[in-house]
Amino acid sequence: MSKIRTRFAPSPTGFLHIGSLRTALYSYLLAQKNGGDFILRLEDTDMKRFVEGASEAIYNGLKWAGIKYSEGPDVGGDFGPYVQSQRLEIYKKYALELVDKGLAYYCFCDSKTLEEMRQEQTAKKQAPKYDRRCLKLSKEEIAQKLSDNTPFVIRMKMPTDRVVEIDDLVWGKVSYNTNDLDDQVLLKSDGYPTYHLAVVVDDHLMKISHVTRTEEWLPSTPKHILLYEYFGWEAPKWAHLPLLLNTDRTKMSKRKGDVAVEDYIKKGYLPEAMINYLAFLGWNPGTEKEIYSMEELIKDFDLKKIHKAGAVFDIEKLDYLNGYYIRQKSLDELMKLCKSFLAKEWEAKGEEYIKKVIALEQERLKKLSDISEAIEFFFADELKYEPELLIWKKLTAEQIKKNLEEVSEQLEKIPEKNWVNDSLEEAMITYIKAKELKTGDYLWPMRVALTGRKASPSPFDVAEVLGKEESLKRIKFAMNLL
RNA sequence: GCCGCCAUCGUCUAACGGUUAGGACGCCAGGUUCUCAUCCUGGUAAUCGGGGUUCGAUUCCCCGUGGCGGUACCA
Repeated sequence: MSKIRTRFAPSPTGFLHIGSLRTALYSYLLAQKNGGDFILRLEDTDMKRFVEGASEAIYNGLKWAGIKYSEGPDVGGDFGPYVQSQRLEIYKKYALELVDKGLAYYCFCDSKTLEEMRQEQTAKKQAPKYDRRCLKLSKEEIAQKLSDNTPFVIRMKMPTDRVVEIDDLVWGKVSYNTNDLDDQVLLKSDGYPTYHLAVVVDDHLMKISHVTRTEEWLPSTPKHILLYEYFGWEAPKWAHLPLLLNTDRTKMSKRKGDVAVEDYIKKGYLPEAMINYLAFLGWNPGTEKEIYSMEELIKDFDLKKIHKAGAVFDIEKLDYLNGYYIRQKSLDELMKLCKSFLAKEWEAKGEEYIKKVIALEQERLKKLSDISEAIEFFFADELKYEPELLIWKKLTAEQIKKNLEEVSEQLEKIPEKNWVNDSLEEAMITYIKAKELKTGDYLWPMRVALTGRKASPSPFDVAEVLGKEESLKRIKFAMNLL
C-alpha cells in the first residue's frame, strides 16, 4: 500500500474553528499513526468571504496545538502551491477537459434566472435542481456566447439513474441516487473553482490517500466520486467525522459560544488539555484511559473507533482537563504560562515573590486566566472586605478581635528567619492545643485577615509569602475593623 | 418538500446476542489537623417508543418518533 497522506484543508475565514481543529487533529493522528504525511492546504475559493490575514489564524492555531504539517503554504513542499487561489489555471484546465469529454457543460444562466427556477420548483414541491436548459445549447450558440463574452459557469453533468456508493471508513456503505443530485457548478463565472472541483483536483494532484472531513460533506461525496471517475483517477479513501455540537445539539457555531481556537488560548486553556479533550469528542481508545498526550494519541488512534453521532462540546470537562494539566506543570513552566495574565505593576514585587504566589494557587486554577483574580490579594496595599467575614461561626466580634490579638502575639515571637509555613503552623497549633482552644476560632480570622477572602490557601502558606511585617500589618488592620 | 445519517446516565462514552449496563465530567455525601482547592472513598443518574427474530436483545430486522446534516456561481 502506498504512503498515507492526509490533509487539513480549511477555508481562511478569519479564525480557526474549534471543530476544524479537531478535524485537523484526527487527520494528523491518522497520518502520524501510519508514518504518513500530513499537509495543510488553504481553500480560499470564495472571494466574497476573503479575509485579510486569515491564514495566520490557521497557522498559529495549529502551531499552538502542536499539529505539525510537513507541507503547506508557509512551509512549501513538492505539490504546491498549497493555496487554491494560486491554482486557478489548473482548475480551469481540468474543467475544460471535462467539457471536451462531454461530462461537463457551459451554462450561461444568470443568478436571477436560477433563483426564479428554484422558486418555481419549490412552489411545486419539487427538489430544486438546475433544469439543464444550457445543456440543449448547440455548438454554434455556445461559441457565439463565448465570443460575446457572456459570463458562464461550467457545470458537471450528472448521470441519470445511477446509484453511487460511498465506502466510508467511519460510516460504512452509504448510497445516493444521482437523480437526487444537481448538475453541480464546477467553475464559477469569476474563474474560481467551487469546492467540489478544487478538492478533487487538489487531492488527486497532491496524492492524498485519505480524505478526512466532517459529516456535512457526506452528501456531496457522490459528486466527488463521479468526478474521480470522469477524470479517470483512483478515488481516495473517505473518512467522514462526526460533527461538534452546541449544547442545543445543533452544529457548533458562533453566537452559541466560543468557537475560535484563539478564544480558548486567550482564556488560558492549555494545548495539552484541548487536544486531549477534542480527541475524545467522537473517539475513544476502548479502554478506561482518558488522559492522553499527543504521543499516546498517535499510538492508540484508530479510525475504526470513531463513532457517528455528533458530540456536544462540554466546557465543564475541558475545564477539568485543563485544571489537571495545569497541576502537572512545573512551577517554572506555569510561571511562563501565567505571565501574560498578570498585572504589570505586580512585577515590582519580584520574580521570586510571584513564583511563590503562583505555587499557592496552582491546584486551584482551571484556566490560566483565573490566576489574576486568584492572587491579587497578595499585591494589594490594603484589603477590602466586609468585617463580618472575619467572624467564625457563632463567635462575637469581641472574641474574634481577642483571638486575633493572641494570634498576633504568638506570631510576633517568631523570628524573621523562622518565618516559614511549618514553623508558623507549629507555633500556632501548639498554642491552640495547649490552651484547649478550637483551631477554627483562630485560623479562620487569621486567614481572612491575611487574604480578605472566604476561600484561599492556608493562612500559614499565605503568611510565609507575605512576610512577617506585612502579615502582622494585615492582622492589625483586621482588628481595627472589629 | 426531497435525499441521507444518527439515537446508552445532564454531557463525553464502554459493553463477541448472555454484565448487578462499566468509566470520565458534573452533582451530592463522607474523609484528609480553619475555608477553598487538591487528593481519597462512597452515592446519584441511561439503553427514545412499538413490533418482530431469538432460549435470551443496548446489541440484529422493520415501523414510528425525535434530532442532525445536505439540498448555492459557501465551504
